Amino acid sequence: MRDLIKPVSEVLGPVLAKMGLADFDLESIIGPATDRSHGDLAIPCHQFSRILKKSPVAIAEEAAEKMNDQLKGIAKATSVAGFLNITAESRWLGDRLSELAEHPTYGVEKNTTRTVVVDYSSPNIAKEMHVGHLRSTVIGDSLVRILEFKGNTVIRENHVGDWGTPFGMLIERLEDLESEGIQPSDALSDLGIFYRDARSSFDSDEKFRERARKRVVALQSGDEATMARWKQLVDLSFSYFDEVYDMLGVLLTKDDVRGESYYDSLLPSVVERLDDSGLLSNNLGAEVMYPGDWVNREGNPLPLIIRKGDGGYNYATSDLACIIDRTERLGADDLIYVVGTEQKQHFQMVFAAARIAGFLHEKHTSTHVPFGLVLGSDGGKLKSRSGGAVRLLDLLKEAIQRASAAVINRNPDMDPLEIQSIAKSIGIGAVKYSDLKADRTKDYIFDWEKMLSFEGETGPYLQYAHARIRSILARSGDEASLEKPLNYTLPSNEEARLAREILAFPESVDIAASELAPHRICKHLHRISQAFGSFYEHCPVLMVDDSLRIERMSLCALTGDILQIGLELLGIDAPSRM
RNA sequence: GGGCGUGUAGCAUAGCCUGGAUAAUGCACCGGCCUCCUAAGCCGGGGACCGCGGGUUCGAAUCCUGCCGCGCCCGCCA
Repeated sequence: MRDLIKPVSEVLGPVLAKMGLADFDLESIIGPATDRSHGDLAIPCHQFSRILKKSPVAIAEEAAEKMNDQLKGIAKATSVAGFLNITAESRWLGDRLSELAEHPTYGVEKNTTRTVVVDYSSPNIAKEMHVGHLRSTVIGDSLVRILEFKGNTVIRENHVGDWGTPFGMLIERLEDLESEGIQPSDALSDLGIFYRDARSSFDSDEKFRERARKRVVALQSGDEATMARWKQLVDLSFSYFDEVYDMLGVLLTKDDVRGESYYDSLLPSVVERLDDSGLLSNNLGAEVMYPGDWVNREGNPLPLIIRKGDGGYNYATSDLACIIDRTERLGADDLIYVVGTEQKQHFQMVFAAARIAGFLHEKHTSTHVPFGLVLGSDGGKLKSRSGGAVRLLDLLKEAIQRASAAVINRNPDMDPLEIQSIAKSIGIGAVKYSDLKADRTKDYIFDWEKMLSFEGETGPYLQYAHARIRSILARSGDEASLEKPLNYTLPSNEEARLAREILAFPESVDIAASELAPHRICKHLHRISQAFGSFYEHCPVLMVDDSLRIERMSLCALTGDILQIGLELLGIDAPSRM
């Protein structure tokens, strides 16, 4: 209810001044009421007690009394237990609602117009996508949508692992399979098995290991046959990734891919620039930087290794090249990395190094957006190579299949194609919502039942609220009449509650954008859906007369639109039927 | 050992940055509601020393501090 703060403080300021309480920062003393039943805003008066030598109760009472005349048409002031409570009038709420309905983005201002690069998803070539990629992909995609909606120019970057020493063994494995008569497309049909077998040959077979080493050298030097093999690995992996992305419904495309291999050629120049600035020092033959006060286990300064003793490079160098590329080539202002918590210190060091080296200037921001682990039901980390890991593709398929069963159960006569489409929206929505709804820094336990249950605080609950709204509007037969703006009178508690939740939507988007926290939108959409659920049960829409019917239809349309937009910001579909 | 994060009803979480009232939500549990716009829903109920101890404050889940539990990081790996 932030819109109420301004008109209230205009009245509150002079009233407090008259009472002998000048020079208060009104913004900081007015807050939302803890309990909605007390009002929309609250000003605790206990802090004034000492100054005025009066009880908080008396102060709150006096202020409420003095404010009420001037607040007429806006809100009503009351006092309880030393709290000055402000409750918006329905008329004021209705006017704000009209404004919001007319606003092109429902009150969300496009007022942060920076160029933002969001680095997310980042699967590895020739390696299975697993639940860890789910989190980065889903969270990153939502952040892209939110930041874009706020007016930023957002560039998506999928930093895939398509380079480095593992490719020696992967290419050799591909060679071996082909000599056994197995086509590359079949060899890579199950990436989990392919990677595992390559790994085990590498670990157990000395000759294979030697071939892999030579192959890495050939790859680095651009050997034609090797590059062709590499390209096969990359292309076949991408077609697999695309299948996953398509099923997930994320914005990422092939154009967003910029792998390790792209930065590889830029690495020497990174070293050169650091060296020219005199930032490199030699540590046991390696070129290193000391970007901060980090120490290792022995208490010695922790170096950021720029070039290894053998002349090779580490991730840190590649990440620096990446920063240069994004700020200088793409013109990025803000760099966002949606990468697991375990890499926190790595990013801190890289960012610090980039600042020192002048790759990041004053105007740039660089933010690591960490997320917690996905745990198994035993509380242990869910690993991709441990054999029992859940393939992302299987997970998504099962989600859709379960949703499909539920849709058929409810709509036995529905067209199969529509069932399929709705089941996809619901199943994927359920998975995404469960990943987004909590503070992303926390770990969560992967639970099929919870993820796919369609009850409670879930994606389907929000989708259901939206579908009911569309259903009402479709039945009304006069959706066109909704075009004209009208006055909202909000006669019932349920309508006023719904109005309040709708009006608070822009604020939750703003918070989500500034905190890079999609769960703030999840929580708010759930509140809106709850308010709508209550409205739906208590306020008949189509069977009331004239003006009330129009008002309620309009309220439905507004709620539906906001749920749709909100879900879109999370990357979740909003089907019209369920 | 050092650094970072986390701890809130039986379970899963929100709130913590920016301190205010009976700590919010979902699952599970108990009791109501489908001749009426989709019951994937709605209404009501029980259930919490907000990890523990100090401190600051008129007031602490929230800020400071010390412990304890759990996790992650501290590679010439990626």
